[in-house]
Amino acid sequence: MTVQNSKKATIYDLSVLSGASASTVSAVLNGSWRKRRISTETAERILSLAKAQRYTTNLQARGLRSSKSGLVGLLVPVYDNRFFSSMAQTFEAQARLRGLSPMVVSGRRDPDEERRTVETLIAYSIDALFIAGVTDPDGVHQVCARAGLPHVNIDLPGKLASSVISDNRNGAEVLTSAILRHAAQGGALVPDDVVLFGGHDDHASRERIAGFHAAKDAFFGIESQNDIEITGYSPRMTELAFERFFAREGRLPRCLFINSSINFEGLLRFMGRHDEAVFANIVAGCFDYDPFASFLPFPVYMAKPNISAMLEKGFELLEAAPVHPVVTIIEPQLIPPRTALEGPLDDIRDPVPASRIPAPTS
Amino acid sequence: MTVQNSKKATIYDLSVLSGASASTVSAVLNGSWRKRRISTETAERILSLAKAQRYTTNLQARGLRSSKSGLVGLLVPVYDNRFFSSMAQTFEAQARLRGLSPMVVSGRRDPDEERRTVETLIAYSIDALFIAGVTDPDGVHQVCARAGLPHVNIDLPGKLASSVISDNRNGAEVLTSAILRHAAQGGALVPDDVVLFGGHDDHASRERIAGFHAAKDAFFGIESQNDIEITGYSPRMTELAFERFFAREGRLPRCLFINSSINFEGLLRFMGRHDEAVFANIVAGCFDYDPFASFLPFPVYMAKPNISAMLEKGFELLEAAPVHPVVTIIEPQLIPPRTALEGPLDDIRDPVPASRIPAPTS
DNA sequence: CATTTTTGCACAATCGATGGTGCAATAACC
DNA sequence: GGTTATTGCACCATCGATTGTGCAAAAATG
Repeated sequence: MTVQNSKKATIYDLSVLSGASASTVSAVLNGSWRKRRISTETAERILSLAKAQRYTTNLQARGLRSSKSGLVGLLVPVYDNRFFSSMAQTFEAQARLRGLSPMVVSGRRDPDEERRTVETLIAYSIDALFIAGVTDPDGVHQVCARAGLPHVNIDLPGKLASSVISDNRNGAEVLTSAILRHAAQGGALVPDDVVLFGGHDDHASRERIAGFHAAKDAFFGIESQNDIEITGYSPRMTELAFERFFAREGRLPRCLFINSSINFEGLLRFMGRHDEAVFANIVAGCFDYDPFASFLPFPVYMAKPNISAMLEKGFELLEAAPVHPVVTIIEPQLIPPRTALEGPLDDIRDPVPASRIPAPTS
Repeated sequence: MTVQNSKKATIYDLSVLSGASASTVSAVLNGSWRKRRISTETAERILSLAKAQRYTTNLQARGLRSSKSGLVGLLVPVYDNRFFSSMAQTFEAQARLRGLSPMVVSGRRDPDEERRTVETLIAYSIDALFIAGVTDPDGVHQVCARAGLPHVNIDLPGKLASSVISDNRNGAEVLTSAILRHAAQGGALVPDDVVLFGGHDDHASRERIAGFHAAKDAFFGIESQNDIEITGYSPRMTELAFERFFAREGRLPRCLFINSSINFEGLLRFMGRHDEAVFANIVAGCFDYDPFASFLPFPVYMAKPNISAMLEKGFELLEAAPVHPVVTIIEPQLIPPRTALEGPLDDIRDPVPASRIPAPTS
């Protein structure tokens, strides 16, 4: 039954109610009161008053005054795949652990949109930005640099800012070896049976292609070629690439390296248009992890980037603020087929019902 | 080669540079200048100056003054499944269309965390909140109500605030009919072959259970019972429910209704521990859509909530601000097995490479 | 030409918090 | 008991925008 009239309480309200000045109230509420030699009595009085009045700090006002905001941004291309949504989830948890408020936005792989989006974040005075999966890292970097905004690249190489990236080269090599070994059990392979789909002219793709070739060349003992179908990060283009291949060869390659889960969705579309028999004998490797993909009707190996380690390292880099850009490489994890890993979902505590519940009386 | 010293330009800087007063500059920059009878000349002069100086509005200052922020929140339980991540993606697009900045946060199905998270959003003076998939809608509602924050429930029923929900009842009925029909092709079914896994004591689950029973009862002509395995929204609990069932019956039910993709992940974990033969003869229905799930080794029917329509309606409700809470019901879509729908990913314009690219010279 | 109207803008208060500075009252000290 | 230190807090400028109000100068009107 505390006093509760519609509007939100401010430090001035508490100031009047407590008889203390606004600056005293402010100091008490933001924790700087010891430094300001406010007596414990006064502090406690104000704190209990604040609780009674349900005071909460107006973060826009604080942010304006201190030219900070407590916001950290994460820029991703899109949310709706397991890699980036899982990154968003982990990012949120890690940001909150550090007392920051996460703000996740997508740039949709459009350089203009990426820049505009970041500019909006800057207009809200965000304190730092994590940049993941953008088309134009340097453009974004410039926007950040102009605003003096600390930022790190995640899973992107950066000459201009520090970066944390997956070991695409080695991860792809390990992944390729795994699918080659698996496929070889089904009969002798030839180089033409092993094809990479997806990717782009970006650092990650180039590294993955290099790893793919390294493993393949080692396996066959020759230098392979004409085995890369570039599609960009587009399900549609990937689907078309599969259709082209299929029209040309009358079958899929026995051994598929798929550059990312987004490209994998292109394969799904292809699957939707073709008989299951087409996929009876293939083995796939995908650089990304999706639990449902792991249980498809053919063996799917995946390389799961260590998102949590990448973000953790990203926060460290922001705190350390090295003078020169630093690149940190983090190993992805090879996930064998039919594996459902635990994830952020498992941390949530969902009440476990004691018993079955009846259906409603319709 | 415009003047560009490190710090950000403010209206005062532009005021000095332009010879106009700060209020004039402000009016020009926020578009209210016609109303304030600023001459077009002056406006243009200031606008070009602003461009040259790369002026951007400090949104914290604006927000403080106008006690708005341009932020809209979306509260989800978790991001990392296709339903909520797709919702986040759609939400972001729709918010931006309306000139708002989306802020997506997760409450992790913890009533306390939900409230705290919303309080943080309120502290940033968000303008409106979309509430999706929370455990304690009424608790969140109270927090919003106290702050005078407009809000709508998405896919949640609400007596206290307006809601947009999927037609869980009918969607489940249609979904159940579909899997029954499919499974019946594999031989005569008995009621015990048809079981629902997942869910909770919440509105959506109750409705889905009702729809499930309606379809099942109509199919068999009797009232069925003992066919619901409640697990909460937890992969772990769902896995255990499958293990229990399997230990008891020595097989899975031929016809599975899975309450959500989160519960489906529980089935995946079960799958990881059992031979493929266990799944040879089953048909699944899942209330949620995930493209990868659609291509599992057994037929999977899905009911895809119409996220975009729900959010659209949510924005309408916020604008209309009806005096009494309104509930809008939106039909989900039945998705047959082996279907890879297009999604937000397809809107992004990813440059299509002209040709194959070479691997890097390692 | 005198008066009213309109145009074009400047002034100043304000949003809610922060933090440097100053100043009484009390305590400590010789 | 007089002087210096310390304690405890209030005052006030400030962050960058918004907006109600006021007032000259120019234009319109009779």
